[in-house]
Amino acid sequence: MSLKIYSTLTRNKEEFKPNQAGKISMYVCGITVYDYCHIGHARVLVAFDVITRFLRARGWDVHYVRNITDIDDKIIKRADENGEDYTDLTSRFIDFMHEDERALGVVQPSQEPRATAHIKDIVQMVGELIAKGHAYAASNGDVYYRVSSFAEYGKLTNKNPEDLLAGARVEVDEAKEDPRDFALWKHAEDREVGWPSPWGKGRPGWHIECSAMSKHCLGANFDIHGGGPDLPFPHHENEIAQSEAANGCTYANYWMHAGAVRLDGEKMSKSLGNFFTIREVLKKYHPETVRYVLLGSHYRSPINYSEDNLIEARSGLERFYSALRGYENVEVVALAELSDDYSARFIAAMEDDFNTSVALAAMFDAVRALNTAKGTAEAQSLAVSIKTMGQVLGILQDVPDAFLQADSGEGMQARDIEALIAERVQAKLDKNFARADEIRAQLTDAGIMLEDSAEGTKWRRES
RNA sequence: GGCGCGAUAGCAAAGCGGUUAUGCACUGGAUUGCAAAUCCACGUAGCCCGGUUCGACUCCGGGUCGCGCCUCCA
Repeated sequence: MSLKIYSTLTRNKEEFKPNQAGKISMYVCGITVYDYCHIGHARVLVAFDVITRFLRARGWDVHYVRNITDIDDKIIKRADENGEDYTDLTSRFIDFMHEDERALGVVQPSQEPRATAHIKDIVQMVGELIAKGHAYAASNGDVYYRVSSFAEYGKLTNKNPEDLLAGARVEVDEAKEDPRDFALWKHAEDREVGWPSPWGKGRPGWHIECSAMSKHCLGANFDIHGGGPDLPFPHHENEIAQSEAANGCTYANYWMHAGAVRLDGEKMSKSLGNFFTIREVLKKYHPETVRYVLLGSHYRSPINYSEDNLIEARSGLERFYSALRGYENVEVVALAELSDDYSARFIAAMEDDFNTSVALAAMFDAVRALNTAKGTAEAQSLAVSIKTMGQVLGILQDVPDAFLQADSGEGMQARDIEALIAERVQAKLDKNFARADEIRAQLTDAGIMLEDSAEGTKWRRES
């Protein structure tokens, strides 16, 4: 069995070959911190979280780096609007981002470099690019990358440099030699935020940050570079141009991009303003429900965000958690210890470019088998298997009752529910079925579903 | 205009040249005091038009529609 990964560079699913046996170095473009993270960010966070969890579960030594862009035009603009120092703004939103990640159960990256902590690396790389003729200091104090000096420019996104030149949307700037050139270093006035450099006070351009930080953390050439759907051009294309020109070697071996999250058919984005923030959605839905929505489709497919999807996702998770009731004490084991057919299918699906949809299908089949075998040793071992696979996807780690009874808002209190259930149990013992049904009806109206079983009456909230 | 992606049953969503995806919803049955959960049964899905093939949802060509990137954006 071998790991296959779709690379944007070749537009093909490829067999993964690491630079170093057993090790994977991965860099993912993180977030520009001037606002709350939205569901589009959650998709990238969760996608690479699941990828990392799975690879580690398969024994790979994964070094996962995800940067934070903490200096940029929008950050400065927003801080100015708020009348605060930009570092106050960024540190606040970095905290919020970490809160959101924790809430979603996203495993922390191995390293989380921030642009402002790597100005030295950036300045050095800009210097190297100038020295090699790939960049130039312009009359306005900016330093630009000379796109014409990099013959392979456009190879990631299949752009023809000539078309770019003719493109109407490329900003024409007097100081540039060529409209395609992009800023590596942006001039700053004395009163503005900036750092000293051989070209005067300034701040880094967006693209050079990632080239410099990835090199610092992972070296000039590493295995996987990932990011969101809007990053291949120009960001990743520019990273390749910078890094390969400066380092003289291939930059990343595999390029992975998550699919977009849409809202009413349009891409969710900060610039369009059509986004739902992670914390907003988590007020109403369990974090695993959000993850499940994201996992239900392949990580590269576009998905539509809607309340209906969330509700359906919760229903799907209810099936898992209903099956897991009674197996609360089951301990998750190492993925490699599982030997059933379902986990074999799960692993095969995940090895095939992280096909979470097929992986979930295998888990659902395991649920059916568990329900059929309930109470037996086989069921016990299936529960272990399901929870273990769930852990790789970052779901099914809650206590079943906690998930099924989670109160999303102003629902009836658990204490009141249990009091009514106790009364109903007595009514049933007294064969007073009229009263028992009355209580059930009352609870049903309140969105509480009862389930009588040999072990007593269980309840859950309706989704 | 350039580059790229997609179109699957009521909804969501995968794989696959011929054999059940899966989940949600629906219907019937079993079970239940009644329910719920669960199990069993049930869907002749694959945008349109051609072609290749013994056989295509799956490959090829054309078309239609939708979407993304080409400007900051995950």
